[in-house]
Amino acid sequence: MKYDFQKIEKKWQKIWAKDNFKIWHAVDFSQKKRFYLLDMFPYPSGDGLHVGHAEGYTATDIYSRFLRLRGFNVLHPMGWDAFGLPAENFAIKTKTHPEENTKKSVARFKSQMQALGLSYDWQREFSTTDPSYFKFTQWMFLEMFRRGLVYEAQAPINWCPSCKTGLAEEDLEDGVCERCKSTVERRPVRQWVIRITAYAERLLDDLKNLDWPESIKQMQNDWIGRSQGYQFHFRVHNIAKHLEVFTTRIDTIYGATFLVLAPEHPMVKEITTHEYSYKVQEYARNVVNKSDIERNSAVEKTGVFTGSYAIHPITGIKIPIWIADYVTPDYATGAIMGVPAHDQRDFDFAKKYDLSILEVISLDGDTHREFDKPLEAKGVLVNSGLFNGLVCGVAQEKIANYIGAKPRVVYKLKDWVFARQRYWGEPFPLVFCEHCAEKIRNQKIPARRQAGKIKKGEFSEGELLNPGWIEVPGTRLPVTLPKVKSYEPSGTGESPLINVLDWVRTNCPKCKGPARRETDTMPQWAGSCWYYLGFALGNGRIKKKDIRKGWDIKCLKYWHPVDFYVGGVEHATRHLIYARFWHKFLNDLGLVTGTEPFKRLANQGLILGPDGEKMSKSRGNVINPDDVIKQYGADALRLYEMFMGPFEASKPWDTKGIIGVFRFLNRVSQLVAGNMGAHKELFAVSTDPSSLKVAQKSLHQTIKKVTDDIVGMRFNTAISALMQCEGALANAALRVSRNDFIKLIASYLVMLYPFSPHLASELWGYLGKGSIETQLWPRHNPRLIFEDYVTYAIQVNGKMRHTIKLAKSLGEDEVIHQAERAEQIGKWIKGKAVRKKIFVKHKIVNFVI
RNA sequence: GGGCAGGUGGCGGAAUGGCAGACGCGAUAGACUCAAAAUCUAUUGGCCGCAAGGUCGUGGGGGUUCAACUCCCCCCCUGCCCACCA
Repeated sequence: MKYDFQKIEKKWQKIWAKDNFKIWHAVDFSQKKRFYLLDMFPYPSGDGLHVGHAEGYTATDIYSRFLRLRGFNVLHPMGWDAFGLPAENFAIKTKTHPEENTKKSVARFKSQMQALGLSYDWQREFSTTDPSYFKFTQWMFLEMFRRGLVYEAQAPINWCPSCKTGLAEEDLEDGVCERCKSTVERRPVRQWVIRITAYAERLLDDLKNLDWPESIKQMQNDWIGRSQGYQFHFRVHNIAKHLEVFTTRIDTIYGATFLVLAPEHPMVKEITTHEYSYKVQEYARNVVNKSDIERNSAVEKTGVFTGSYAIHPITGIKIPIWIADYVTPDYATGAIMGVPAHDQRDFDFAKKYDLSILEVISLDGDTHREFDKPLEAKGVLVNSGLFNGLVCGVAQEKIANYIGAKPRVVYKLKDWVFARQRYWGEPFPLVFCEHCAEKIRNQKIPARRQAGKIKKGEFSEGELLNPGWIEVPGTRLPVTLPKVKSYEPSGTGESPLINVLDWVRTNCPKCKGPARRETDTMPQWAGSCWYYLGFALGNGRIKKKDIRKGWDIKCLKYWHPVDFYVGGVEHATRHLIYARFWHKFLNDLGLVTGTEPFKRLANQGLILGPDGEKMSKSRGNVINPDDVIKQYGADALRLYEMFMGPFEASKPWDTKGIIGVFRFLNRVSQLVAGNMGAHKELFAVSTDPSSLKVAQKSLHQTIKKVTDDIVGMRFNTAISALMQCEGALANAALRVSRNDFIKLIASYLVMLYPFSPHLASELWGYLGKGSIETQLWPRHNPRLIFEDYVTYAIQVNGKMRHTIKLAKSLGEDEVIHQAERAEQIGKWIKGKAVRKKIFVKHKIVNFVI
């Protein structure tokens, strides 16, 4: 009996595809228990699906099919995160519209997914580039805008002087332009920024209750980076100005022997004395032009003196004010007090520029005259006047009170630069109106606190905050992209849209006067912030013209939350923070249920090339799933990817390894098709009750193991159990009656079905009853697994010397007695004093001599 | 520099205090075959031994325990993420 996987897989894929894959459609408001199982949707690249995609998608497919057999109403959707740079760059190269190549890539991805037998609810498929979808993205942006969560800022971007364009971080390769290899400069460009930091505290706090891998939670925790400290100021000598600094170690204040400002600090100019101004300006210009990568990889700290001094708030001593690139402008106040005795960075800086170093904290209360590295800031205060002898923690509060420092919490998380100077993204629903800008500036209209309905002539909080920028009303969404002739960047750092004059020129929705559209577009992250809600709504609702009518809160409530979310770890600190923020914002507006979108999260490990290196075209170690399917079939590919190792571990592809699971599928096929098909007369020639018992025991042990393993995402050991069980069933095949064999095989095939659905469906046909999808997942019967006998390991001094099989019912004394009597043990303990006998029920006896 | 995850046969891995190496690949031998492939059967951590059996063995060193791949301390190595965050 040949295992004709090509024929079988084609056949079942065709059957499943009926009525737009109706068999996998989730049902809104069904009485069944609901389960929302989501894959991170892909960016449909021109290269097609790779084996890494297949890994995650197979795992969730197994889980989905498993849950359906357990009676759940499963929502398992798929869609496309299709805005993005690769499509735009490809469009520039081929002079075609990005929409065209996106469509092609989507079609390819979809057919590859279907060739893998993935059971998605295709009825809910959409792309983030669909105007019907992104009108909601624009609407949500507007909601943020009108609540003052969006502001304009000059943010530095990476600028390629040769391509004359701004580049995203993703376009950089080690600080160099990916396309022309020229060194990237920093340039300040006007950008839209979302005040995500307003949610920092909640993003941090709510992390605790999520069923996510600890490592991801840790990454987010560090990314948000909460620091608690104090803020206070130093007066500047001879100038009526003061400088705010932030520190988490105010107890080291006596050790502050200099101040350092970021070169970008707004007060640098006023503070710098005439004598030093040339050097300071030159230095600052130099630093600002450096890219982040250059600045961060600087081996040695550099800086220059401003010529000014600050007055120490307690001692009144004059300390020099420097600027240096190791202080970052956008964290806390952008100015620090240098405590070189207790901080590595300040120490390095002080050593280099010969600044004084004063020890102020000491473990033992003594002071150490010489030290060649900073001292640990632990213990009691020394050289600290009034506060000498106090323990650090106590001193912090006292000093803060003494100088009137305010407690402050600072986050590393930065506001979200939410704009790209590119074509292929969601247009902003904003226009700029000079007339309205004037009006706002002149009338000094106070900002509205409430974001309620805005009356004619009034402005929203966002409009007041960003004078001249006027919202495109929700009823006029979506703002769609115009067709353009060239996708080349403008050359002035703006999006290609700036050249499409009939699109840019428009009328102000407020005053009807002339206005121009925003020509930046949203970053790729925008569309993925709420797509899980899009799937929950379904296309019927999304496609409604009226946004409010499409936004069915009851339906969102039914499908909330995503019970299980599976995808790559690379999204730990971007997509997964943005989406959490977005959900919290929608929740604040009462538009969604719950404060967290994703209840449980798992990350698949990377699949490496056969050489153990990351797969890449340049290395030539890429495995193409299409080739594997052609040679071994989708069922074998699925099974192999799950069998390779733990789901979350990265593991190398072994070209030969797939043969093992391929052979296994052949054996299963042979077992069922061979026995049920050709040789019916062979059954029950000589039935043997003990064979049935052995087979049942193996089957039920396997049911228990496979069930537990799927829930715990341990697919590799589940498959191993299925392999062993196949052997047991094959042994029993001709020693049990036809009826008993059918019963055994039926349960077995149901278990195989989530892993290798095509073959399991096909073989189900031999049993002659209905479709496998309508079966219930088997339950193990504990009585069939129960063993009367158990094998004890007998140890002497912890070393295994012998095993004996004994009745499970035997008590401790009897087991020990039997163990002592055994010949192989006798020779070890004879004539020795047995000091202790350890007995572990059903496991082990250990004699300590 | 910091954080996290790891280190077990020739290879992927299993076992999370109780018989280390399940399952699979590969290898060796045999069966089938004119032959090969495929398939099937047996063996397969190292060393000693004809065997029974013994002995060593989970990156290295120490510790806890009757018992450690598993728990604790120190060190080494690999991968990933973050990186001058005051």
